[in-house]
Amino acid sequence: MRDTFLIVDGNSLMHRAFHALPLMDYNGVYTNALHGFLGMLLRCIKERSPRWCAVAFDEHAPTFRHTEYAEYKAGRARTPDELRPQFDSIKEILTAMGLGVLSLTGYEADDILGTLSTQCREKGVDALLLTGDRDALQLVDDEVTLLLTRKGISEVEECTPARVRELFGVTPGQITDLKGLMGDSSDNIPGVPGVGEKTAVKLLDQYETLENVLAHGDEIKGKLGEKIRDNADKARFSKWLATIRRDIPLTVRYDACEAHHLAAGIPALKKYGLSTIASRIPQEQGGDAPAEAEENTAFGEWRELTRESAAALCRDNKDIAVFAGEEELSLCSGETRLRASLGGQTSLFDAADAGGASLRDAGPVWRGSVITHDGKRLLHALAGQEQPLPEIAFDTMLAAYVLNPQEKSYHLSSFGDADASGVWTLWRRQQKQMQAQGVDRLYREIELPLLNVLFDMERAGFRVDTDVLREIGSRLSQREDELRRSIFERCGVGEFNINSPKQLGDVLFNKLGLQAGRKTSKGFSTDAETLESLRDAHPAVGDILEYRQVSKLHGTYIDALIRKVDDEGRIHTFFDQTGTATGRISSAEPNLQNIPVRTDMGREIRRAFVASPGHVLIDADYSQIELRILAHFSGDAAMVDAFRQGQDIHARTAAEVAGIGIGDVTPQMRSHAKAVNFGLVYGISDFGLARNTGMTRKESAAFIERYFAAYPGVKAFMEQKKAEGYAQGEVRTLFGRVRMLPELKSSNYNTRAFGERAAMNTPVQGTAADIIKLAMVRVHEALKKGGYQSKLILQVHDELIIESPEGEAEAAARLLKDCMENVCSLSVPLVAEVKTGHSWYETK
DNA sequence: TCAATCACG
DNA sequence: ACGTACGTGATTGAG
Repeated sequence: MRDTFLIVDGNSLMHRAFHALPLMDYNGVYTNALHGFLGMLLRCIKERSPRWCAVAFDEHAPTFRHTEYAEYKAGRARTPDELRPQFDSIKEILTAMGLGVLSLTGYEADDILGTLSTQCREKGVDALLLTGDRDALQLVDDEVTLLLTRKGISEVEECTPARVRELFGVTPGQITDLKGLMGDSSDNIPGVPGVGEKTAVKLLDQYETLENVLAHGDEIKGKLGEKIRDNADKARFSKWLATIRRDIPLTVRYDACEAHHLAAGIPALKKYGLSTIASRIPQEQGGDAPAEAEENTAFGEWRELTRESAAALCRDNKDIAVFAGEEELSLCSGETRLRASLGGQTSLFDAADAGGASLRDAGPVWRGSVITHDGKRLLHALAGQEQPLPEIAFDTMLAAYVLNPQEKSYHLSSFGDADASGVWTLWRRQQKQMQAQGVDRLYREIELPLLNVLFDMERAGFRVDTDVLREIGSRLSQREDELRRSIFERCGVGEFNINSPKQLGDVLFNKLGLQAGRKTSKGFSTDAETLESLRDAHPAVGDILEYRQVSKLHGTYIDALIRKVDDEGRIHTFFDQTGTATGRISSAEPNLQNIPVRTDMGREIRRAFVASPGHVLIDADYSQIELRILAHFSGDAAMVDAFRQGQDIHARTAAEVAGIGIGDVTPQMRSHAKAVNFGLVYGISDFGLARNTGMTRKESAAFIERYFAAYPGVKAFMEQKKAEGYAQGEVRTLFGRVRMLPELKSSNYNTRAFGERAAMNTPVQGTAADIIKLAMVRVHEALKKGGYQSKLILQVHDELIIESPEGEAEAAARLLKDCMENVCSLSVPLVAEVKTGHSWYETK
């Protein structure tokens, strides 16, 4: 077998990584490009196992010479200040890893790719090029393969000569001729004016090369021939610009590029806070691997997945990893790996009929349990078939989430190979990691069982009466028209797009001369808060506010929702179990966790969310769960007392702060106290409180001071969480869910202040999330055990909804309340308020 | 693709 | 002196 040399365009990938990832820093040093680049590089090395690897960088000539070439280069954007230092870091890390770092004064990275891949060919070595720059496609041939990044850097596409032909309609060798004719605006290459892709391909089809086209210029008729003859020099120059050099004076020491001692770079990685990356380097390489090195499975060759091979695998092994990728299905247990192409079928089950493999072939697996990555998705793919569903014994996506709830993506490809052996490897590693992190119980007792609960909820869906939606929709449309007319009339400056903050701001603040408030990056803010303050300044403002509200309801909750209703009249949301930093679940497509309730008009929409005929909805929500958790954590005597006595917590707070009896609290005082209670959980500031209550900043500051005097335990809790965040770099919930707080290491005040607020908020919000998740697992289990037909159908952070046959609704309601209130024992009671009705509107 | 806005807890 | 609540998702306009 021939050896492979992986040659990477460092400039291209660093730029792409930098723009694809949000700015991250470690001790004030930016590392986002390092993260992205190294993640991609390691994945590539792992998948392709090259013997050598080198990374090429641009190195511009120090003196500026005014040449056409330099002029063309000047058209390119400068390197951002946050990125430039990362180039030094990456070279240091790569060198430490024993990989080649190549640059040559006066040449660019792609010239190095071109030259080195040509040298490889002469030595009988396969070259594998990794870049984000499509220009490199011209280098592709049978011995030079190109991996082109897509979607930022998250995916790579393997480009063969056939693929190039598909993309451009010409051979790789003709790409420079193509560019010579048609130019390339993104690279400042002019080409021949008036010649586009179609024409250029046709010409090359006939004449093969640019030179030949020019030589036969007078055969070409009409305007086109004239253009070509007139611009022959421009065309030659364009081709030259587009051509990557393959003959620069480059000497590469192969022994300084060997990709087998990556672990030597681990200290350098840690220096930049890249321990996640470091943990992905297989440590057993090299002689002096540390003691904690993990034994990685040595996988065998892939074999064909058939009904027989799958059955044998399952007969002989207990633990089976399974992964259904976009194009293939794979199984893995120990060293054995089976895979089959899905033959381009959308349904995994139809694939067999088309000659590909299918999940049917893995049938024996479903009798047992499987190890998955995103098992909920797999269950959906299998659901509705005659076969029983497998039990999910371990899910690597959920394990990754409890290990770090802030990964950018939980796609399998972010963690290694995107097949069943990648799942296997992850599984082996995560078991130990979760124990070491103390999150294994959270995973085992909450997240993993919850996967099945959420699966059932997604399948069940929520019945929606589209007639009701349509009725509300037509009323909203009508009102929208009225308001639009009225706004144009009252503004008297002609028609404009009310939905465009830019146009609206122009009308209000320039044309009508209203007093502008806050500014956004683009112009004047036109948000509801600003407009509210201008309500009396102009008669159109009130209409605009109402228009905003009406069009929001219409656009977001009527049309969009109707489109999501299935044949059975039900809406199926997707619950994202790995979406939030705090442990909450989120809901999407559609989001059923933000259906309106705060305004009368919006609340009407809940009339459309109904129970099936013969059923009712049971809605239970936790009363003040976050404040109760705060009381529990802080142990504050007054707050604990308030909850134990079942008092109105906001009224009690107002009384404590004012030093009066709870009976003497005015609604205004209670409302301010309520705002502080909320604000507290978020990590309060006098400014934020003032903005939310209409108090002055001074009043707010005084209020907060009195608040902390009344609840000293709460103050101490907040201080403790901040200190803990700084000391440990993380905070945890009651159930041990962890959130890392790298923001606290920032030198930027705002970033750090944000980290502090997260340190105070996450234990509270996250514990509430843990509690309701555990309650969901218990409710689900209790309903099943009791033989109920009632089903959980929705969770909205502190609220659970069950759809229940009328006959068992009372019992189900009791069960729901009991499960929620007794899910764990805090120093204050947990209280769930239950209501029943035929629509969601009625349960409020 | 990003920013502004606004719906929810 | 500094800029401000925590956590989400969908829609829209504009580059």
